[in-house]
Amino acid sequence: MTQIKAPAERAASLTATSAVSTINDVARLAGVSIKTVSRVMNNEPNVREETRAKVKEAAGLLHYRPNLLARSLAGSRSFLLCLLYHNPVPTYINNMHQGVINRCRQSGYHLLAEPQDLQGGDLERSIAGLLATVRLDGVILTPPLCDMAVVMQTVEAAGVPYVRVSPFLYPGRTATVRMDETRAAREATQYLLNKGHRDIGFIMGHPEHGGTHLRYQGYVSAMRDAGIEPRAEWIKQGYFNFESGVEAGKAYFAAEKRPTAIFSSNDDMAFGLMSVAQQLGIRIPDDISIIGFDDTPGCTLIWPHLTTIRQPILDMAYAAADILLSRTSGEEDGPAMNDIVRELPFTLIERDSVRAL
Amino acid sequence: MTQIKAPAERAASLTATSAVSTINDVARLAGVSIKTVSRVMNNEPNVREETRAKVKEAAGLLHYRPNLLARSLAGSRSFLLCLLYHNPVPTYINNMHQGVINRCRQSGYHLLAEPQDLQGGDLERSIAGLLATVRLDGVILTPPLCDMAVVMQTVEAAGVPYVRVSPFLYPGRTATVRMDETRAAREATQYLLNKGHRDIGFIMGHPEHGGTHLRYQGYVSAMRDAGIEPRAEWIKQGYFNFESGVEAGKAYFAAEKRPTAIFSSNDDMAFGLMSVAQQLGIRIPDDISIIGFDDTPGCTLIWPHLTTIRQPILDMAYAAADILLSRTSGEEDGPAMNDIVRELPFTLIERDSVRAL
DNA sequence: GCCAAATCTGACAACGCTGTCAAATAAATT
DNA sequence: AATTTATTTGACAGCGTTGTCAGATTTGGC
Repeated sequence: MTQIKAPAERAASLTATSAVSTINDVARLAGVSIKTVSRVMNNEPNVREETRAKVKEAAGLLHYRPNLLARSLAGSRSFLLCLLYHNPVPTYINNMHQGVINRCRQSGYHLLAEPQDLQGGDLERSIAGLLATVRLDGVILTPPLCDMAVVMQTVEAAGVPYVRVSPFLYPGRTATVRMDETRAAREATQYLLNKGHRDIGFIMGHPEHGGTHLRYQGYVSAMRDAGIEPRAEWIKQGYFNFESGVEAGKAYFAAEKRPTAIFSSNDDMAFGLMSVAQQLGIRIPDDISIIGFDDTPGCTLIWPHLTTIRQPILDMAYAAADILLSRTSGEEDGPAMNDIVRELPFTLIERDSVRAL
Repeated sequence: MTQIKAPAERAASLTATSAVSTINDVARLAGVSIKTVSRVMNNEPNVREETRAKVKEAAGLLHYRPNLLARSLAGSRSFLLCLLYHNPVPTYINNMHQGVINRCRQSGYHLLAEPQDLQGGDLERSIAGLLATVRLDGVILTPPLCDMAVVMQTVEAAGVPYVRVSPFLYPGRTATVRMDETRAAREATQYLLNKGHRDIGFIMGHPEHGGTHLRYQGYVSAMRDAGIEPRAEWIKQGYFNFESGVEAGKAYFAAEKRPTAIFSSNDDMAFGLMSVAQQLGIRIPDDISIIGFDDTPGCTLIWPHLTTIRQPILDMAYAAADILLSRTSGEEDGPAMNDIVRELPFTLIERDSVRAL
């Protein structure tokens, strides 16, 4: 009873200095045990309404915010999500990032961004280390990590729920957020076919990215549906970056007969391709039509504006975060993790880089 | 003595399953106290070399990784840095992000990315909440947050060391990483002057960004040095985004007499400007010369390639992280936080958007 | 070979919270 | 009114580490 005044005094100073107060301070001020404060802060049931109000008021007065680290150590949740990535396309990660963080905000979560080095070789060590070091409530895997067995194994071994964005291999292994890349690629190809193109080139993406194969399949199937067998000289290997687009362009334009249209597996390579065309005086779309994939900001910067497939990256990020967050927010009765597949729609964005033949 | 075998057995299974082991496991396996393990893991002195080796071996065998959360709770370090930002230019944040993370990696640190909503109004609540929720070893403030008194006060009240990147107001308030924006802007302007331009427009950046004023000063001083008093109709207000560049462009090109060159406070606005020019059939650089600021990837995508000032963002990120990390890595004898100013060099990147008159 | 000083090591109490479980209180039943 | 049952509450033991401090061991000086 004697020390009851202490926290009140401290409260006064706190409002001024905004120093941190602990659960103990709140408990004393409200005249309850710390466990009760804990219950209120976590919206647990079985607290009398009157008590709850009392605690809330005390907490408000003291500007109390539960310490994340302590919660995590004592309890079963860490309030931490992690985006594990290795991606050559900055805009992609950017959007993923932002989308996930947006959702985290709403749930009092925070995001750890962890780019991974693929070259270094010790991916497993790196990820296992991370997972041992900080307890995570969920991990989001983007391509190409989402298709790597080591990565999945490591995350699974740590018992951390995870979702894969646009995976290619091992379907049904865990929750998935995707876009129908094959169909998108097919529609892009069909768009070209509808415009009267027959000789259609295709620049493949990085071979380690699942999307690469999916998009390739889409291209091939659309071509075959149109009764055209894709020729080897139409298909170039790229790596999802500007430079590989340049290389592909050089190869195409050095050949005697070039395609009338080229479908690039992503925008950055299309930009590289366009840059070579520019240099060689090959006009787009007059001399050659080009279509990309991603709808990065550069599409409207480059001239002519690039026709492309828009990937709903932000929405995919939202979906991925939501899956993980709904897991941790109590409701245990959701569908099994590996049953979740969320497929988001793509859009073909018509701009100026394709002409009808 | 009887339970000594347990950890060894567990070790065997651990190598297989990669489950987490605690400091206790290591201590038992090495036959020392947990405190000694702690000392070894933290590279503290006063451990016999032999003991140290023994512990290290045990830790290696068990794949032991100290739990970050527990360390943070018990000790004085959290191994967490935070990038607080609100930025209209994604590439900027992207680079900051990546630079900081790179450095964090080397020191076993992790990065929390925390974009802030400026509209919502409750910036203080948001940041204070974050700081109360998770103990941070350091915060990095980018423009415009780095110039906001509330933000600094809040961080200071929490006693968290922080560094400001490219601040404008309150010099010397804390460690700073910067670039001489005024000089950069002056050189950009002088570059235009040297090419024979006299009527030089200037698109200002977002008024809440300190760099805006610095760059403006550089422009004005270069003009005056050349004996030219900048005219009001040459100067347009922008907001660092594409759209405001478009607006500025419309304004310039609607006027009877337009400048022969325009210096845009950043690339994105320059892109907007170029896009309007394109639409109006105004040729760059024949009819108008344009220079940007930032050197974003779009510069080599757009046609003609944009001459611009390169900001060493990645290096600034490194510097910022280094300042914070050197603080926490024991050495207390560094210079006072508010004495640190690291200034990095800019570069004028000459491309094709400016012509000599 | 003995004592002081330097060097190493370990017990134990935090850190701020949650989980478990038992005690206290209120409500419902007889 | 006496039980039984449901609802609220709190004590206490962790969670996995580091800090403090005292005890044990080694080293150096004579």
